[in-house]
Amino acid sequence: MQLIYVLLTMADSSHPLPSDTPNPLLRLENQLCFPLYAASRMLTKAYQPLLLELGLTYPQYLVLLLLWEHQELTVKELGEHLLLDSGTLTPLLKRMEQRQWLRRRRAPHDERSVIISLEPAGEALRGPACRIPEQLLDRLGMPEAEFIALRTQLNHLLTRLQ
Amino acid sequence: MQLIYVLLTMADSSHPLPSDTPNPLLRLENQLCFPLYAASRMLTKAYQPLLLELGLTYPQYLVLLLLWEHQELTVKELGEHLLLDSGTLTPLLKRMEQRQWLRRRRAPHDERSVIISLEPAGEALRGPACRIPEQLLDRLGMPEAEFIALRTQLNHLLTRLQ
DNA sequence: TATTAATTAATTGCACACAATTAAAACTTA
DNA sequence: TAAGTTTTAATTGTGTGCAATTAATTAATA
Repeated sequence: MQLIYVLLTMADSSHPLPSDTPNPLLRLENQLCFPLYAASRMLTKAYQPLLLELGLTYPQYLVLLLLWEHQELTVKELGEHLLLDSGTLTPLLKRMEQRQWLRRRRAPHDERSVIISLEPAGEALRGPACRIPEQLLDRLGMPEAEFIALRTQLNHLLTRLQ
Repeated sequence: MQLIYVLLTMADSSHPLPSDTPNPLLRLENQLCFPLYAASRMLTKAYQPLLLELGLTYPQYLVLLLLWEHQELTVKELGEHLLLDSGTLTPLLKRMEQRQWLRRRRAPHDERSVIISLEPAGEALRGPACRIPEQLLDRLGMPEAEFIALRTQLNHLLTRLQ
């Protein structure tokens, strides 16, 4: 497989393969994107039973992680951290506001911005949430070196993608 | 598990903790899940302009990758490969059927199963799609060793998650 | 064989994601 | 300062994902 990869990536692109030639690069198992896509969904699913006890979805959990660190953030700042736009965040944050986990208010000095801040009920979730990362690491049963190597490589990929 | 080791190795010392953040494992940057989640979305977004030329979404592209390999598959088999259930696949496949890329029919020997097979328009997408993996590799500008290492590690993670 | 269990898709309802557009506020600059 | 530009959220519309349920078919078994 690695040889094929080398050959194809080094091939002269002015002489493309005929379309009926089996192309190993088109095989699902040779893609990078698929294991990334699938592992992301499966890992989110692994969080599900733990988050369900707190009534949280996974992206809501990410928002809380940031708010536990920063107390308050604008929608724009949340979007920069999470790489999400207002089309995703606005309805998500409204649902979290209804649950009284956070508050949304316009910034007094700049009415364009909306400041998201923790409410007591949102603060209160931090205690029970503290155990989630450990529980997940246990469930993964992944060697630390592998965990850290993978996280590092994913962060590199993320840098390349921005 | 080995909590002390985990804490020491997973905390990112270039970003000192606020005094009121008791658990480094709760910081967004120390999670594995977030770069996985974000990189998956960003990589899908990188495919977008290439897929848009063919009128495809990313999961539709994955379905075609499998059909180009296997000619026909049941919904169940597609779901096993892609780790998706009928709740996702049925409407997705109906949209692809409307575009005449594929056909859905009940298996004659087992009326529970639905066989998905390529139509000419779906076959015809294979030629133009052939260049997508290479174009994406170019765009990533990722060393081949890193590409393969990351893919291998993601496949390991995927195995752990099943 | 009759009944029960298991399998397979489809359906329903909800929550993301995200492109594209809109609207309000703040900034720039002529 | 007036006009145009930029910034920030919200809105709209489409397409996933997925849990839970339903319905039809097949398999298992008493």
